[in-house]
Amino acid sequence: MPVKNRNIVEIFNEVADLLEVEGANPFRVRAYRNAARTVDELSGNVADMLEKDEDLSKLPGIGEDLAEKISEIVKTGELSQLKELQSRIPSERVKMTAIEGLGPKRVHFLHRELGIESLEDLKAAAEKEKIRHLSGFGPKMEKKILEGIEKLAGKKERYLLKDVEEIAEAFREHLNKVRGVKKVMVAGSYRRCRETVGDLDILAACGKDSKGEVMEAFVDHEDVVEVVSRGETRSTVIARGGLQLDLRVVAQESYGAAMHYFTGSKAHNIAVRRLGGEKNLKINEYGVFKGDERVAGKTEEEVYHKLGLAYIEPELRENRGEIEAAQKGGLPQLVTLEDLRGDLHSHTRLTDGRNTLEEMAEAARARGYDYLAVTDHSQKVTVAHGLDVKRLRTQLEEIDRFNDSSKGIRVLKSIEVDILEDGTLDLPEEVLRELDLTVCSVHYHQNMSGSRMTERILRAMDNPCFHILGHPTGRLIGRRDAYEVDMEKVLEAAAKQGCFLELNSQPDRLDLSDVHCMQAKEMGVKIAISTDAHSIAELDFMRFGMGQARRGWLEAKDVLNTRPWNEIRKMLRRG
DNA sequence: GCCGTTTTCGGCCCGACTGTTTTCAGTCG
Repeated sequence: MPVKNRNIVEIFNEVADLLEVEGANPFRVRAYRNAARTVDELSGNVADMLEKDEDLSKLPGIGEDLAEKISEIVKTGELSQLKELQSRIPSERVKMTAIEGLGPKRVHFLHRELGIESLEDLKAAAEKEKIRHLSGFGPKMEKKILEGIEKLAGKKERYLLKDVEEIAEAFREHLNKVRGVKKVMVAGSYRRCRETVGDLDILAACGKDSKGEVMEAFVDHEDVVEVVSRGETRSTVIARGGLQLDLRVVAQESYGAAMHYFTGSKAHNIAVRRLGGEKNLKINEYGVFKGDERVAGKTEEEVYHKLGLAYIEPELRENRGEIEAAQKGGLPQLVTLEDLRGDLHSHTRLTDGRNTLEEMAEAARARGYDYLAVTDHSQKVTVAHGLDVKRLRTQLEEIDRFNDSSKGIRVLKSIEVDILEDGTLDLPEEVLRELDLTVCSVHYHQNMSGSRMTERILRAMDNPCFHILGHPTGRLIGRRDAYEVDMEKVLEAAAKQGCFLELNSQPDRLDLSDVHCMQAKEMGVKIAISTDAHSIAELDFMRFGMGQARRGWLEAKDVLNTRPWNEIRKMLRRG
């Protein structure tokens, strides 16, 4: 079994965890985590790169030592350093650092003083009130530890954007109503449109005398079940459902700097601050400072400009080259919802959708679209009552009737046709030729090997009726891994054959990933941002796909459905 | 462990909150 990037990522992160509880140099720990992130965001396979004799130490955050370690992992499947660390440090000790208020130092100290090796030891020691007597600890800390152990069990790690949207909006509106509040925004990974968020970072700007009221309104919100900490400018609460929310209150003149700081990402902020340091500027959440003098901070634009950078959109702030691009004036002009002319993937009641063709089309028109592709399932998908040739033809007649009598929206004849196990399509070519376009997707036999899955998709692309590859990796965020397809080969084939890839906007799919979007752009493959809507309401999922597309640096020209239909029609003609 | 128009050492982002102290370390984001 060839070593995958994910194996390397996991090993490096585990080394970092273990080094941390051992009390190693924090910068050394960070080096392992940075390297893990670099590998995680590579579009290509590290094993292949080594095969081609590429120099891994050229990658950001990877020097000679870590390049050598990667090489060892690829060759042997493991890392001797990790084995050695594991033999010395029980993994249970790492788990303890997940407890609120317990970090590596305290875990290390508890082990040294009381021989605590596991959560069970820790619980027993706390219950026997052994911890409160240690220097630096006390009764409160002991209580916090016991509560922390309880919480650990039911803790959800990350939430889908869609699942936190409602609560984010509720808090935003609630705080906006407080007297003296000028602006409220939800920053953090939520603003950067990451696929999932761990918590919500809320930022409020207000006058000096209303700070207290804002904090009070925050911790008193009806959805708050616990106040973790409460200060004058910063508080943390847990909301119903376990989601953590942080509020920061700042003065208006610092709002831009605070927005920048609390939007992150951490890696982006570190890089920006380092750049500031080179220019003798100190950057914190209150502003940009030259000595004691504040030289910027009211807006984010100001902060960037002071550093000689163009404004960087939140979705790009991951330290993946955006700072260098901003220095050179080479940032992408990111695609926006307004650029979209239509949606190329939707379902109706004929299969597993909830609305009729007319209702879907009307809703698409109401959203300002010029066209909507109706792409019901094909016969293979029996659970969704997929269409055979006869039922599809009936639908095509219905579409003709609709288009003849309706103005302002065009329904495109299409289908989400299954890519069968052998790479053939689920309906005969003669009927597929009658359609305006096809979305071709894998639904069954998802757990074949990577090479067979890749072959299956490439065979499907050989079919001249193949246009768009639907939800290209099949992953369901937090529930099902992507199938092990070789994306580089798929993109190569798509570029060669004139096919397209979908970015499916369902909030639990968001399939393609941001990294693969970047790779597609680089290889000249255009992306269709589609909702796969199963109801009128789901047409609005486009905002999630758009966030992902923007994280993938896509511009309007990189996206298929920013074009009018007559232009797309020409692009769909295969050589 | 990485990195360098300050390059082989000595930095590595910066501040708030808590619980413990009585001026601060640890943790967190």
